[in-house]
Amino acid sequence: MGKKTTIYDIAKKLEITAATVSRALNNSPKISKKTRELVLETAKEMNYEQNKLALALKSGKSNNVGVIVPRIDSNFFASVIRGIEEELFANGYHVIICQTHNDENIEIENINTLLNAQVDGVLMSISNVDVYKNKSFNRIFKKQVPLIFFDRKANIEGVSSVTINDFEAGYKVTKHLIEQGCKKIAHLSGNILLEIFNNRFLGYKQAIEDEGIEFNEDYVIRINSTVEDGRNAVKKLLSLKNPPDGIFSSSDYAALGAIQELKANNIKIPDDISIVGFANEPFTKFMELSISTVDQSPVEMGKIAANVFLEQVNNTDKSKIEKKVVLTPELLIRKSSLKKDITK
Amino acid sequence: MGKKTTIYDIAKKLEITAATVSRALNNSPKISKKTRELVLETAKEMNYEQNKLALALKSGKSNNVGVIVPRIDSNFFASVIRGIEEELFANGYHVIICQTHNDENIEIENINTLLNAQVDGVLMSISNVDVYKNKSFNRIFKKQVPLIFFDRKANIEGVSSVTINDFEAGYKVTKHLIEQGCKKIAHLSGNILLEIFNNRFLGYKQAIEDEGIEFNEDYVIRINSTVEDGRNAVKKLLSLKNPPDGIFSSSDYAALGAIQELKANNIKIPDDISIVGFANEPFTKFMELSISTVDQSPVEMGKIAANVFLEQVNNTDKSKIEKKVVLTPELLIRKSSLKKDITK
DNA sequence: TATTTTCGTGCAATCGATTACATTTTACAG
DNA sequence: CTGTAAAATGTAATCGATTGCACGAAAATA
Repeated sequence: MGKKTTIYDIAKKLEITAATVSRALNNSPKISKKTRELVLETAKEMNYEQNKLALALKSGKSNNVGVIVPRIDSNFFASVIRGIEEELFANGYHVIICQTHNDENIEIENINTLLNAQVDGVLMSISNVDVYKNKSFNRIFKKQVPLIFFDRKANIEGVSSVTINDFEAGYKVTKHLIEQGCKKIAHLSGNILLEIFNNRFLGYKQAIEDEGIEFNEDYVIRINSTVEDGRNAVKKLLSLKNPPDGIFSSSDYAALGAIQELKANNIKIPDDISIVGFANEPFTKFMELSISTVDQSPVEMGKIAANVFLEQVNNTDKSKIEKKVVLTPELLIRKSSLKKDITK
Repeated sequence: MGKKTTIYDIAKKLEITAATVSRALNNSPKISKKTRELVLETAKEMNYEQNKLALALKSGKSNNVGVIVPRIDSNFFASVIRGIEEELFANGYHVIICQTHNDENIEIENINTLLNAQVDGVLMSISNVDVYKNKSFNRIFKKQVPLIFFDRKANIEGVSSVTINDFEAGYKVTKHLIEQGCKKIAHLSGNILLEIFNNRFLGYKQAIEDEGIEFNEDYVIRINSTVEDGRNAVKKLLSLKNPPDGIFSSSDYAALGAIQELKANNIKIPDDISIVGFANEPFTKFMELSISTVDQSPVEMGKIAANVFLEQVNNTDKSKIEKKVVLTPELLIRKSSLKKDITK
């Protein structure tokens, strides 16, 4: 590294003190116009750049914010991060990204590393509902570092979160399928220990019950968000005595797998079986048989999460801010669930 | 923030010096076993955590690496970042992400901010070939911060880069189309000022010339990587007296748009017109009419870029390391370009 | 026992910027 | 021309960890 000029270098050159230089650079009103201008000029000449590390050490603020997500290369999380990054960058913060790969241990490790790096806040989407019970998790609270959950949250008192209304989403999707004439609706669910999946499931259940349809345990299949699991789920469903005529998948990838398997069995979509996915991954729109899905406005979610953080970090009162922002999901009806000849 | 324990706290408690504590914690051989164990024990008791900021200030190393990309919410860049992140995290580095949105000014701003934050290195995919001519860009060199380009590079002496062989990719794709019987091959090109797009174009040109096909300027259309531009390009191509029978798009999104437009015109793919995209975006695989494309192994690219950085940063000699890694692209032949009844 | 090594610690400077408090300089009234 | 308040600048501690040098004590050697 080349040697950088410090305020001391400027001070020496001008035969004044570093303190004066610092004040001049920070527009302190205690400095005479003459000195201020001289300092600013010299600083420019000497290519002075403030060392943020020194500042961070002194102030205890790193201006870095940690973001923890299961993985970055999914459109949803990448978009959320994009929103976060855009909002925070504009406010002088940097975003440090960590991936958990849904591994609880890595998640804990990530938290530790971020805290050691003196981040000013942590924005995260948890991998596992029990993570917050971990001892290390408590370091966040002990250090009083602002913590904000987005999407996959744990329900902790005093912790803000930004989510979508997954219950409503599940309800809407199911209602839509019923309106399309489906009477036997299956649900591909995720890890029910995570609120998001549980709420989607509860919304689904509520909707069918509201419509007087009996809940059938066999129609609910727990899967991971993969194409493979979607295919397997359909295999199971088709082997039932009474297979479903509609599928609500809580994952676009699984919905895709489901569609592949249905086609392989010559089942017509949406006529024989209608299907709706979740997350509005780009491919759902582009397919020939476009997939109905739920949009979670991830970029907006990221921006809001960022703003909740900013609010909290700028809050000088002792008062604790707890915000639970719930976004409204948007059902995108596409070919996979829209029957043309429906006569209502 | 809660108050953190420092080495001074430990020192006071044990009635020794901070220096000794520091040495004990760092396993200095100069410290007696007794003291070392006592310190380590007490540190654990008092929940001591090293303040990385102080360390960074002292050592001049932040252990942060900046990554600059046009945008994060594209599968390619997200995957590269994933690779970078995984590799660097394992080596104690954090990744700070910046997006340029292909805006040169933002790019310059990003560089400045990262340098101010004292990053130990910058890994970037440039938005514009001329960026490096900017004055601010020189700060990187002045500070002697390791710089590594990936994918979209500028050709600067002494700067390492990790790219794929875009020429070869263009050549392979075009050759493949010719083998499928195409004789009039169009090319949807990107910003030719960027090496990657220029090289793909050159590969394309070389291939058709090697096969004795005459180069036709009308078949080359400059576009942005959007579905919209893909559609418009096809409109233009179809309006030619002699429309093409094959299309090599340097973007998957444009290829998608092209396909949509072709279908709207009842043109059969791949029989009437074969088409190949670029980047292996997830949707290309999932579509009913899967799109042939070129895989750039982005995760690997990220990992390699990270390793080149590590090599450079750990290089204590004065010797300058300049590495130009070129990965081999993989042509993925799918339905959009594979004619079934081909009789070679 | 005297002398030399070796070992373990302490002292104090350093990284770069900020800031409460002290001191000096300036300005202005009397 | 002097006294005093106001303005401008200096002094020095602080943030937390590292490290070259020095010093004292114990161990090894003569």
